[in-house]
Amino acid sequence: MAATRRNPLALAVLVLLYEQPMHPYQMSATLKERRKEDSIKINYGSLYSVVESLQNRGLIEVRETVRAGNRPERTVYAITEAGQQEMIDWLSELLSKPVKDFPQFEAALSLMPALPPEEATELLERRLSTQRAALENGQKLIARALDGGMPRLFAVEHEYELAILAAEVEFLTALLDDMRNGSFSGLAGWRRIHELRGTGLSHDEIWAIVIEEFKEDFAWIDHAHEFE
Amino acid sequence: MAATRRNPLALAVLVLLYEQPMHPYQMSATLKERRKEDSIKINYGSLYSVVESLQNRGLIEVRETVRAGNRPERTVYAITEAGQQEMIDWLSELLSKPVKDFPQFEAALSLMPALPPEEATELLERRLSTQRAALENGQKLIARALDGGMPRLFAVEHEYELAILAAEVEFLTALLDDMRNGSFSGLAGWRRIHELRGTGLSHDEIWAIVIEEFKEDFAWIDHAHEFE
DNA sequence: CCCATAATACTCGACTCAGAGTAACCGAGA
DNA sequence: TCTCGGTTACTCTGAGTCGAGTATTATGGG
Repeated sequence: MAATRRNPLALAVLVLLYEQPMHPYQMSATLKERRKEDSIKINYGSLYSVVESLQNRGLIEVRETVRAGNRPERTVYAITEAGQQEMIDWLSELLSKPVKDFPQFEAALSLMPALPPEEATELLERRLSTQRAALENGQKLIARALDGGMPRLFAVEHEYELAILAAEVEFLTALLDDMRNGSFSGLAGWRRIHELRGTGLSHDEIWAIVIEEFKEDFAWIDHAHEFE
Repeated sequence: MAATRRNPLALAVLVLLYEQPMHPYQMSATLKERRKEDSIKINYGSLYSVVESLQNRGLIEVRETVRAGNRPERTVYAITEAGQQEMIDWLSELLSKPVKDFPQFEAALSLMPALPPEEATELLERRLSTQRAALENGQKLIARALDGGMPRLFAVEHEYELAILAAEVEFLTALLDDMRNGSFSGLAGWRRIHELRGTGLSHDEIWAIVIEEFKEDFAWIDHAHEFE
């Protein structure tokens, strides 16, 4: 059952059909209307395959098919008993059990040493100013919506997004401070590696030099396995 | 070129080959050794298809094929000029331009109203205690590693992860406070909806009742489009 | 020296998903 | 009346991904 709990769009479909039966196009319209695209990755081309797969798994079933004029048929689906259970289980799991999401930026940070430090710093600075603006803008929007009477119940996912964004802004600010004023350990060796790349030396030779020159920072490499 | 900048594993491969030529299995070993699995989603079954696709796109090329004993052949790959450029461009983009990652928990929050408020609260409480423990543990581990001489250069992705985690813990703490002491707007209507579900009323009837009973919170629904 | 286990080095098939494409209908303006 | 863009409601295809499976060779305890 839990085999294919991959695409959250499937969960969204279950939730919609838990409210009332509807046809795929209405799902897509409802999701748009409720701004779910902001918080759930939705590809409207995938919707029909997702619906089909839910049907194959017995979680939803065809209620009726309607034809209006010469338009394509609309197939109305309803959730089954098994589907209700699956929706409750899946949603409960997502709320209570953290899963690792692998944000792309985390991957980028972990590969950052492949760029020279000056360029990396500049790139991160660009990101910081974008994110600062996004944060201010988001805070303004949500404040206005709540003032306008929207219950927090329908804004909680946006509050979460902003909390994470604020944390990233703080993180970047602190990181860039340290990189600028040189208190970021490993920085000198990092710069040296990229200098030496220009000389045509091999990877092993470069490392030998850098470990020798920056013992205090890079000697650690030799017993890195201790932290495994 | 940017057509297939989907899988960060491909970027990791480019970065590894930017350092030195190697064969896929060595990539997988190196990635494991450097703990990249913590920050990059890696499926070692995908590695070979990813390598093949990079080759098809001319970003990497076969350097040699070696056979040691009766083992399967090892195909050693090297990065091309185009591959170096692509690696630099891609990594620069990831560092400087924010992309929306759609964390599963955000999707779950946006679908949370489908569960009754008491259950949702309890599930979030479970999550909070798990995340609190993870945060403490992670902070301990990173402090120990830095004390042990690891340069921050190699820990920056973990620092980021912890910053995000800390923000989530703060967010959840505040949210649960508000949900517990009733200051979370929409809460009463939310509870009522789930009460009424038991009575067999239709979705529309339930909404009519709830909007009537909780005007101050739910009248907003009628002019929700103003915020679109 | 034997056997269980781990490590090495991939292969394969089923599924999923993104994104473009299709085709009918509808209303408004020229 | 013609047509042109927008909406409705899907369909199709190829590329990509998952994750289990396979086959061989070291390794180390008894």
